[in-house]
Amino acid sequence: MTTATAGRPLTGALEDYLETIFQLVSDRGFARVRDIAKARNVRAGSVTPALKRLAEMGLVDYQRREYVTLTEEGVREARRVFARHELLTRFFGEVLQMAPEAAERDACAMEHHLSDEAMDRMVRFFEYLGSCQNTDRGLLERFHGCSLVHEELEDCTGTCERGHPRLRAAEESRSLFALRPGEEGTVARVNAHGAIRQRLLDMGILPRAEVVVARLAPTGDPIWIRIHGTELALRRQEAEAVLLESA
Amino acid sequence: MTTATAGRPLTGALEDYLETIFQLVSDRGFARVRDIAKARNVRAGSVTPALKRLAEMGLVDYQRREYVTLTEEGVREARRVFARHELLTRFFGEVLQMAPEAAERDACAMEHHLSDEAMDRMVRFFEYLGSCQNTDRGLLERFHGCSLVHEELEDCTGTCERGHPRLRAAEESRSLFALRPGEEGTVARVNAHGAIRQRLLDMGILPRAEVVVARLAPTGDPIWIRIHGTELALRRQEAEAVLLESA
DNA sequence: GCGAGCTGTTAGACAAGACTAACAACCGGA
DNA sequence: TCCGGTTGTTAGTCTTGTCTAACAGCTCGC
Repeated sequence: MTTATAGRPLTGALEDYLETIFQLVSDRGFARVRDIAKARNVRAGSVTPALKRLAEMGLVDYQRREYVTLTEEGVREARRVFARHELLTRFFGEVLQMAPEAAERDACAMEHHLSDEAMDRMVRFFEYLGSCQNTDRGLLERFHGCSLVHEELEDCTGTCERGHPRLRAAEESRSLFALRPGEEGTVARVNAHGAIRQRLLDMGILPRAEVVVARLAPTGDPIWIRIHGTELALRRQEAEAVLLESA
Repeated sequence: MTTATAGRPLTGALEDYLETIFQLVSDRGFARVRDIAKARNVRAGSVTPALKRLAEMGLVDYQRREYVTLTEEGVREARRVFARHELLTRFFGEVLQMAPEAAERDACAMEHHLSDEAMDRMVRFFEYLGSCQNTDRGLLERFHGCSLVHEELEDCTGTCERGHPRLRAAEESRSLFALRPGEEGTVARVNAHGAIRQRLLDMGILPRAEVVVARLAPTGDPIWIRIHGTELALRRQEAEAVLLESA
């Protein structure tokens, strides 16, 4: 997978060091231990041993007390990591509409784990968005403008642009709360925001997940469902937010 | 971020243990050290200390030599990780059309790094795909059928389904190779497959990246470009594969 | 030309997470 | 009942990656 320079493979942390050095060198022309430490938010004492390891692998030229530079191989490797970083940043930012800093942060965390294949496929997605302009120009715009991207929009009626059919309003689809014990359904969307939404997602209530109502409390308030073969209790407020596919 | 059960945060490896136990218990009703070791592809000797750490955090009930079970808190945490796993698997599989095993593998690697926000946004994307059926039903089908998803398709003329306008054929857009020193362009797509494509992507030649031709070898074969402020040499074959936006 | 202060290096500690090898506990069969 | 095989635990080792604290080198100002 990676170019496997010398025995041991490149770890995530070392990839970060490489990337940092690459950035520093291309931004200001040189990389000192201190800058690297600052950029990576580590102490200087942690940088030296990392540089030694990188030097051992032939990825950096490291002479005690001098500016650090990347070898040819090191540049190649850094560029590789950086490409993933960029791709993910763009995905989080442009597709998922996350704020730049959040997109950066997440890209940073995931860049070390994106396989070649996933990268390839993701690029194809961008290529598609760019190429099939006549049909799908506006695909992302529709998604961003209409769909559930904005916290404030309770549901999508009324604000969809470009005259495309509106999202089904909440009342058109049953909520999980309407099911009776034994009945099942498929989650269409989670009509809640903030903490409640996150809690539902964290429980595995995702679009297309299949749920069965197992039993109800007498009052109907805690409602037990089975999802992926395990049982789960939902409060009424939560169950009402889970909208099912109408089929 | 995480529920921060007891002092130390939950690491990626511990999340994996939790998830594994959760799966084992819901699949076959119990989890033994041996099963956990096998599932995680680790030796039994590594499992015990992990269980102790999880027990310390109040996430598992661990009695020496007995079946392992999750505490309520542990189930919550495991479900949370598992939801990310599922979401990513679906994204890689259904959206990016990766093979199930590859989707699983990548989901596994990234699930520990998906922020709440990115998860939320990704779910919105699925909700959108499911909800705006009338307009965008077929969005993914178009992407999958037409676009550059299939290795074999050189470019998309002729095979696009549903009568939507065809992708611009290669000859309609300039390739990077056609530029002269000093000229610049924006990458539209990388018209190559396999190793060459991957190498170009690894160098940061991604859709929408801006490139400037810096200089050419006399023969024109190595061609030096600047991208993100650093210089890069491309072979002719590579440069020809980089198609630019026509604007 | 000499000391103060900024840099960088080193050594020692620590935690996570894995491994191996030795040991302990259990269980079933002869 | 005892003996062998399976399973689990423990102890010791290793690597990665971080920290702190002590130390070394350079440079600039006086």
